[in-house]
Parts: sequence; C-alpha cells; structure tokens
Amino acid sequence: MARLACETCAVRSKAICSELTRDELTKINAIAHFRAVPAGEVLFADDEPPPYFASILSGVVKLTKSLPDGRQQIVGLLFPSQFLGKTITGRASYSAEAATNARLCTFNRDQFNGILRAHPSLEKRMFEHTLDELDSAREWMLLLGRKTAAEKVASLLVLIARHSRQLGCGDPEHPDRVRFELPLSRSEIADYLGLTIETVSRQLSRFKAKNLISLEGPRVVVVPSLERLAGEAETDEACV
Amino acid sequence: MARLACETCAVRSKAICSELTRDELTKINAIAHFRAVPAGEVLFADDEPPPYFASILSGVVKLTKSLPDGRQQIVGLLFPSQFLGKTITGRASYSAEAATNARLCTFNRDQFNGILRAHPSLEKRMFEHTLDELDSAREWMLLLGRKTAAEKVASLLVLIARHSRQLGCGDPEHPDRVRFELPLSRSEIADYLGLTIETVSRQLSRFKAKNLISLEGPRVVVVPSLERLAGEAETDEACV
DNA sequence: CGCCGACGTTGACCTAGATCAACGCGAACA
DNA sequence: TGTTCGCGTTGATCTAGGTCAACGTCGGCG
Repeated sequence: MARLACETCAVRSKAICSELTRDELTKINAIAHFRAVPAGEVLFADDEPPPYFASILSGVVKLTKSLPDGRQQIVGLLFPSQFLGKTITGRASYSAEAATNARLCTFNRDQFNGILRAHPSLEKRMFEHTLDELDSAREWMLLLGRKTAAEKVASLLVLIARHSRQLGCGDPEHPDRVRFELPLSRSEIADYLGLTIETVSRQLSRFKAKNLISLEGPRVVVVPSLERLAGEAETDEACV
Repeated sequence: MARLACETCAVRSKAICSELTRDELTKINAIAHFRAVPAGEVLFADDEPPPYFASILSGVVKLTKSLPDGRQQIVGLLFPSQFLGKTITGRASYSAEAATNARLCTFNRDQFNGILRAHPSLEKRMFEHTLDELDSAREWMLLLGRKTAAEKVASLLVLIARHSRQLGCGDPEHPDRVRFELPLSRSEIADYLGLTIETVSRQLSRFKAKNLISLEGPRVVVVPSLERLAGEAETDEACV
C-alpha cells in the first residue's frame, strides 16, 4: 500500500481530513495539490466562483466584505487546519486573501464536490466545520455590537494567542505566557474589530503601559499572563 | 396511503423538509409535534442542551448572546420556514426566545439526529441552511462593524420588509410598497443593531420626517418605496 | 547615499451616538 | 376612574472613538 502524502501532514489530526477512512483519505489525497501563496495574494474575489477549496497548512487567510464606498469588514480569519471555501452552495459574498504567507492544500472545486457527494462522513465533517464557523461569527457579532475598543483589542489578542499556543508554542514552564507574531497589520486589525487604526494603536499602547503586553517591533507581541489579558476581553472560551 | 400533516404545511415548500422523498417525509412527520409559544417564552437558554429542534411555522424567534455584565446582542433572527437548533454538535452558546407569538413544528432532539444520520439528503438540507445562516451572520458583521446608525436601522427595516413580503403580503399594484408589523420592540431592535433604544427611535423619527416610512402605532411600519429605503441601507440582496 | 512610500504612533480636536432625564400614551388593574 | 407600569419619544449633555495632522522608523530603490 502506497504511502499517502497526508500521512505526514502537519494539520492531519485536526483538518477536515481527520477521521476519514483509508479509502476516503486516498481519494482526497489523489486530488490534493500543494500551493504556497505570498501575503496579500487574493485567493478569490467577491462573487467570483472560487476555482478551488483548501485546507490551510500554515499562515492565516482573511475573509473580507466591503461596502460600495470602500468601508471594509473582515468577517472571518482562517488559521491552520481550517477550511477555506464554500462547498455546495457555490459563490460566496466575500473575498479571501492571504493575510500572511501561507501554504495551502487545495482541492479542485468540482472534484471535491464529487467526493463530498459520495462520502457522507466527509460531508458531515464539513458541516461540523461550518457550525464552528457560525459560532465564531456569532461570537464576533457580540464583540462588534457590544464590546468597547479595549475589550475588542484584548479579545483579538487572546484569540490569536490561543491559536498560536495551540500550534505548539506552549511553554510548559510558563503556561500562561505567550509570544506570537500578529498575522494582521494595524489596518487589518481595525477592519476585523470595526475600529480605526488609530484606536487600535492607542489601545495597544495602553495595554503596554499596563504591562498586559509588550511589543517586540510592531508585529511581535508578548503576553506575560494570558489569563490577565483575557480578563480585559470579556471573552468566552468558545472561539474557534 | 395515509395523508401526512406536512402536506398542508404553510412552509412546506421552503423549510428543511422540502425536497424530501415520501419516505423521509413520513419519518419526519412521525416525530413532528406542533407547539404554540407566546411572545417572550425562552425556548432554550445559554449552554443548556436544547431538548428539541424546530421549524418555524409562523412568528419570529431571536437568538441572543450576552456579556457577564448584561450587555446583549441578538445574533440571529429566525423567520417562518427557518430552522431552530444546532444539530450534530450539541449545545449552543446563545439562547433562543420567541420574539413574537410563534407556532413551531418541533422534533425531539435524539430522534431527529437519528433520522439525520440515516438520511444524507436531509443532512445536506440542514447543511445548506447552516451555510445560509453563516452568510447572514457575516452580512450582519459588516453592518455591526461598519454601518452608521441610519444605515443599520434602514437595513433592518429592509430585511423585515423583504421577509414579510415574501410571506405573501405582496401588493401587485404597488410592488415597491410594503406594510408590516415589527416583530421586535425598540430595545430588541437596539440589541440586534448594536445601538441604544434612543438612537433607534431617533432614526425612525428621522425616516418618518423624510417620508421614507410612516408609522401606524409603534409597531406597524409602512414603506412607500422599498427601493428608496434600501438606498439608505447600503445592503446587498444577500440576506436570508 | 538620499529619497520615498508604507506603516505605525501620538496629539489635538470633533462628532455620532451614548447617557441622563423628562414626558406621553395606552393597557392592566384595583 | 385614578394609579401604575411598560414602552416609546424627545431634548440636553457627555464621551468614546473617529478624524485630521504631524512625526518617526524602516526597507526598497534610483
């Protein structure tokens, strides 16, 4: 039996391909193509039917919606092991762009939909993933509608900190200390939180002054106590 | 062959039970129970596993999330033919409450999940419904994060107007004129839009002054030109 | 090497929307 | 029939966060 590339995949245990039978995995493996994309590359644009779906191997992808006059809102962030693309119902009403350099495991649209049709267990896995995305979206609605600027920024830092810790940056000595690189620029952070860049910058400076974080350059954040930071965020654990 | 209650159902053609085989419909029919709920009744609370799922036959159900200090955000509105309850992954992180008097077609949780497991086509239907909900949630994220108070209120009015028109209140003489009852109080509107009741009230008064709407009592709205109102909303068609 | 443009920070000021407060209206009720 | 209470409206004032502007840093490039 041939070895499958999937077997050495970094996100194997968490992505949509986890819990598949050998047979299913083989079929998925056969249509999978690796693709590296640089930060800033648009993966698909508003209302243009995406040519492929993808599991994210590394990096971060942002989903953006915008108003006719240019106002923007990031409506989703996808981290490694998450799935990009809207199966079944086709075109999405948002655009997807690599926020950082990213590595993707892509699947041709029609081929993937074909496999989905034939393998309910994979479809179920996709369904679960969508339910998680819906939960995250609703959590974010609460943030956008009701949280203060400080709570918003803290919530985002906690979200990213949890993701990067989960990706193996845990320090057993100091389980509450996290150091990570922000996958987003200040203006992207603003677009995710419904704020302006100036407000984001001021809140970060305020957190720095309160020793809730320290910055090593504008992109690298050190959180001495994630618990203390989370206290500023009013966040539940529930985020994906 | 016995007649099924479903066959006279008002939302038959649009709810999750549309496009089912006779066999599937029979099974669903067998576990369906009618339930009338008064406005204000809590259908299930935060983190409490809901005992049943339901198709909404009439009325409106709101999904609410709240912060520890009491700030609230409505994260979803369900109109007739839509489905209430999170299958598969169990407990939700929000609570559901009847916003108006409502009539539900309920399904026991475990029985429904059983049928789901055995009938991929129904599961697929649920999946599609979830994708639509995700789209709506993201549309609303754009509203919460980036729209002005006036745009928010206009967007909500357009959303409700479209739903009530779809429910058969279309006037062929004046296709652009709509009259409907608001399913939400001022404070619920505020919680859906991320505003305060005062701001909602002021925006409605402003629309009245601009003849974009007129009010027959606080709950009944007449929109002389939906197109003109939609112009204030910066909304796409995309809302569910 | 010096210039330029993208990005981030900080300060001064402004405004959309929040907060606080008064009032009106109709339904429930003694 | 008057009282009360929930709901909605409107006005006066306040403030969180937006806007405008200046400035610093860094990396690419002629």
